Amino acid sequence: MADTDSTEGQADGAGLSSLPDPARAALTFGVMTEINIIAQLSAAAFEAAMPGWSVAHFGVVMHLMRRGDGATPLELARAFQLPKTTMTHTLQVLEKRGLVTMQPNPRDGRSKLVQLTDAGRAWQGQAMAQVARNQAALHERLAPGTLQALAPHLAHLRAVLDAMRDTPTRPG
Amino acid sequence: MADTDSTEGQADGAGLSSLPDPARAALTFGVMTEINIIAQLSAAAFEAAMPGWSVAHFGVVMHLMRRGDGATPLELARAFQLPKTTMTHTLQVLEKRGLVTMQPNPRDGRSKLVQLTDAGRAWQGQAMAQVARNQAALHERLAPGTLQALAPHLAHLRAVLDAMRDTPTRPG
DNA sequence: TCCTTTTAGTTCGATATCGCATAATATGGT
DNA sequence: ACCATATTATGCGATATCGAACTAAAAGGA
Repeated sequence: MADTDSTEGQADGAGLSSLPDPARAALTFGVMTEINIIAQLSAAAFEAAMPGWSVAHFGVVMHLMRRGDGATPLELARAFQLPKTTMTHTLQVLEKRGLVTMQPNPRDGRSKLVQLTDAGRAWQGQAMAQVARNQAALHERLAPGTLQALAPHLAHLRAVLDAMRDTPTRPG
Repeated sequence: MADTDSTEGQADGAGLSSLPDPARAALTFGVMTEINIIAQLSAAAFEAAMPGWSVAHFGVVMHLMRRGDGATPLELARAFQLPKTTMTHTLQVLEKRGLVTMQPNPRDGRSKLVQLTDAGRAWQGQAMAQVARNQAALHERLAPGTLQALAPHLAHLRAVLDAMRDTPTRPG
């Protein structure tokens, strides 16, 4: 979590990594700040638009929709970088509400296959339409090129954090 | 929530907003994807580095540190774009653990003033040192200029979402 | 084959998140 | 002064998150 009014670390004109240490810390902290708030706001917006459902549900259903062929709980947990216990819980809710089924995985006796039901596909259509409405409103207000500018740098930052997951930095 | 392997909406060379509709949706979805995963990963990294503490605690303490003069719970909730009940809970934990005090607000009988204790300032120092270590590791691996490139666009996106909070788009 | 190690998933318990309802106080109009 | 309305914070209950411990099955080595 981070807040709004951090002392802004203004990028030096050359975009170099030669910022003085406190400025670099402020910049990093500010970026994480914004990312947390954006995640917070977008989750709240989704839940306001689709009462009773969360972005966790939406994400899983979208993933299954794209992959038509079903996925295991662990694959889903990894795709979202979530602990598997969290994914277990999310899937139990989706199953109880009839959007997915969970069958034994024929390839691996320990595993399961999560698949969308017809109700799941129908729900996806409605959720997607609602999200599209929100996105249209967003695009109306957003400066052109904002998302294009963000995408590659976010992907890089995510990849680096992902790689660092296995190399924790702990107190000396 | 969103996952990793979305069909990537590759930015058109001109960076215009004239993307075809499905590509625009994929781009938006992909950006939200990355943002959610980054928030997830950075929160997990903080909690691994400071066991027993969360980014929620860190954010509040940092905010109070910068403002030396204390803040009300509502100000804090707004700074982080969180519901006030969530902030009430976070502050109760911080108070119980001795990092902050909550006194009546002399300016407003309904309100309170949250202030750091000496223990809170000491904790902030330790947490900040730990975060700085993690940031150093991050900067070693990050392409130069990544954060500088992200900062202004994230701030803009956050501002737009913030403004949209009051103008919900609901099913017709 | 037997045994050790790894992997997939769940249960359980602790904590966090957050909507709804409520109490206390402030504000603004008359 | 009085009252209607808005604002600040909290209690409560439902749900979500996630680590630790566990079970079952697979993988790999002797």
